[in-house]
Amino acid sequence: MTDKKYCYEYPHPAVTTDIVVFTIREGRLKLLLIKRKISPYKGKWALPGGFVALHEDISQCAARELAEETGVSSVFLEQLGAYGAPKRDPRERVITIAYFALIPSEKIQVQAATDAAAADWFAMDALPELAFDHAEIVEQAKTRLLNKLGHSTIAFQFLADEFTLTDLQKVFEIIQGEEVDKRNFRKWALALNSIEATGKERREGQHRPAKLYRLSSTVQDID
Amino acid sequence: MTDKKYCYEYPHPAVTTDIVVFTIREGRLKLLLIKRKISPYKGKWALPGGFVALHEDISQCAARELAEETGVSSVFLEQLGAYGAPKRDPRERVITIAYFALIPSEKIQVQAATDAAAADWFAMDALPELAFDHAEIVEQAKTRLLNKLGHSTIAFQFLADEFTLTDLQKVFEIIQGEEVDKRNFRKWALALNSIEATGKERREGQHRPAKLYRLSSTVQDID
DNA sequence: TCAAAAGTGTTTGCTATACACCCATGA
DNA sequence: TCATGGGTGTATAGCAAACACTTTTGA
Repeated sequence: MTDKKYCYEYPHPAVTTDIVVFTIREGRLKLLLIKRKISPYKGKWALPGGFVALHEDISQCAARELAEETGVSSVFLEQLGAYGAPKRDPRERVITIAYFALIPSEKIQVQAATDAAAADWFAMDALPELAFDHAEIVEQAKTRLLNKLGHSTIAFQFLADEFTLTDLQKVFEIIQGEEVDKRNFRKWALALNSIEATGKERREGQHRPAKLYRLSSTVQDID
Repeated sequence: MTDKKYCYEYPHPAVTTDIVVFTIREGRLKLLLIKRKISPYKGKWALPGGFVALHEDISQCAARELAEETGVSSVFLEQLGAYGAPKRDPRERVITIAYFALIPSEKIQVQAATDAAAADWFAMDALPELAFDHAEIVEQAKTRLLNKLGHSTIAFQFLADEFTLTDLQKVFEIIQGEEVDKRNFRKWALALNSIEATGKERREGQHRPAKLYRLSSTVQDID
């Protein structure tokens, strides 16, 4: 073991960030996981994350880790909370600040990161066993996502800059796990005053083309 | 300076908890503050809190600090979030996990704590200048309180075990800063299915006695 | 002309709001 | 008997949910 050169008068815990990264792929809500290459939990799947550097803000740390793992930046990133049970990491006291991130399906060539084979997307209803207390963190992230879905504009974070109303509806249906009425949904979405038609259309397949929408510039999220 | 005997291979930040303690006194929403006796911000008012001990959970730490400062335990305590800007404490890197606590007006002989003169209650609309980034933390706690007020049962946390509907209504009016309609409020409160009449009454003053209510046993909060 | 998804209104029930008077008590 | 806060109901408007057919396109 190398020498321990960072010394303090009182004991200090280690601090990490872990990021719950959601996206929608293949019509399912998916979670990004990393295969651990070292002990503890070697070989198990875990949330991407890492130690907070002394000079960086914790949200910067989360953004940096996310960029390193997925290659994407400037995505939706929100703090979920701090997890600090004394024995959650068997090595030493580690407190983690969990974040949750939403990224659009298309933005991700992902796994691009440093080590390819070690990262993968898992459907939320088919998660492997997770390291540490990550299952609990993921559970709370899922709850938060569901709660915010109908009361904010986070659903748009899963979509490209331009999208159809059907695209948006599918995001809701996938996350909520149930179908919604097309007419009511469209009324609701337009009544939000958060999206506007671009004037363009998307043609695909032998049917009527769909109008494209974008987020209005003046959209802000709610706590 | 004493010798620094806790050493690590990589730099570790210090971790504290800070608690935003709200109560209602004198018909106003009040916040508990502690006068700092040491640098930095010596003499300034700050949130109660302290360093996380290595063996305790962070929520235990918050509960412990709260008990030390106010003498109360088993009160509503919820995590608010982590604050970790690199320079928020000029001494060293300190990441704080903020909590918010609600305590009933009567429960507090407070200031009972270790050092009496150094703690005091301040009305939320007349706060002194605060140390560190505590003003920001308080602001977000206030927002959270307002948001949860109508969608959960936290308002009850400000009341004694037995209370009248007028007591409850006053809590809402004080926090929201505006009067509400008595009939609508009572309909709403009873429709919650969270409170039940005790059968007892409170007599005070020359008017009809008020029915006393208590929280039903099966009440749970919403995220 | 057919298949496939886009697009569009009305009815109904529920929830939120506005609003004013009688009741029980102690002095 | 009077002053004080406790307690109660109804009418209206806005929002959420149920529900089915026409339109446009490409093959």
